Amino acid sequence: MDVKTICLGVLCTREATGYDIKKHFETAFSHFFLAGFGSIYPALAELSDAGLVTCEEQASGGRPGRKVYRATEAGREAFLNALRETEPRHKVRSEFLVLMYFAQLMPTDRLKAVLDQRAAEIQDMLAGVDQFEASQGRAMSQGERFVSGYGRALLVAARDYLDHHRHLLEECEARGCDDTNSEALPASA
Amino acid sequence: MDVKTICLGVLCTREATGYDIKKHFETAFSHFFLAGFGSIYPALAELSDAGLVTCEEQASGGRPGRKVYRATEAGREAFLNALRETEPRHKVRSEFLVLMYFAQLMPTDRLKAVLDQRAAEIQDMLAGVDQFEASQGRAMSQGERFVSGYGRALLVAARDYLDHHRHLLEECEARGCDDTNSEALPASA
DNA sequence: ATATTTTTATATCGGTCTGATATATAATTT
DNA sequence: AAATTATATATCAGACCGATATAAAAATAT
Repeated sequence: MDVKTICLGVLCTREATGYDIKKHFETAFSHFFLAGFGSIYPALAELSDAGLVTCEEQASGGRPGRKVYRATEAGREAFLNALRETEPRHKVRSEFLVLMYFAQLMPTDRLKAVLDQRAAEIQDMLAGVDQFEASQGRAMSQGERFVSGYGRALLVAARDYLDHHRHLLEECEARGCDDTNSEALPASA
Repeated sequence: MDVKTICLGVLCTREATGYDIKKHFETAFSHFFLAGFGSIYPALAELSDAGLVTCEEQASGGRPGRKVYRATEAGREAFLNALRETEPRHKVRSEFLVLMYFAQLMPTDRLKAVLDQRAAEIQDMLAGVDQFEASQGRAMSQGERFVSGYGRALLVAARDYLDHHRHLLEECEARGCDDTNSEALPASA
């Protein structure tokens, strides 16, 4: 299930430009799947070449014009097929947790700053989920409701875990975390 | 913070072969950062070229021999620097949630199968976290404890959310989904 | 009115990562 | 003795990410 297929899925529910699809990733999918223009535009070109979507271009001078894409019947079939056949994966790649894993090698100031920043990001994403639900109101599909609820539940769990356990890293006197941060600790043998 | 830097980090705590590092990703980092041989071996070669690690090769006939890597003093410095300067990201890419988003377009059998499979994966990962903690015992660093606890908390939250909310998707037949069934009864007259 | 900023909109590119594949020995199990 | 699993390195096409370039239209500020 690549970005191309997901673009096709979005185009099965609405007509859209590449820009619109990017917005969709940032709102509806924000907490579980992001894609950039560098993935979306090539994907749309390939879908168009394969006849799975149509492209209506509104020429405007010499510039590349606004392009509105729509799924074709073949495109709808292909997407339903993908839904049936894809082995769904679920991957997390967290540089944040890598840093926490190596917390003992970080100055305490830095550690606190990283934890604060992560807490703020989680709060922002929670606000984003709430805002998305509010903007959709009653018009949300079951799928949308389910994934929004999932996002909220996991974000709340992450927030709570950080709140309740960050002190374990910050108050570490036990190990080589002899901070007060002397840059000049030589490798004395 | 790329795979190369994380390999360097692992090599700051122990000597290891590429194969050992892969194992480390699969045990200690399993729920938040995975990397394959296709990332690890080129990374080690580059670290070696840059003088951040040493490589002791045990030649064995014509075949590529076992190679034990160790961080150099320059490597340690570079890693501490990376810990101080990296803006840590945290990314989720879930094809599973994409499928749930489009649940209405899937046959009910298929939907149930996907949910069951995801539940099983979560259970397996929880077992993996428990097993890792058991294998480390008292020797775990604060960082390891923190990230394991984080993993467990989030996996439990995901499991509970699925248990409590999957019926919202399943009780809604793929095509004839009139959302008259809700928490509250529509009409008991 | 005019200048500035934000939003809308497409596009490319180098570098990184993924997943599949190939190869081969050592250790363990059947 | 055979089969299987674990150890171990390596490559490569294709997918993806982040940065960058470009520019009109709309909204906001002065």
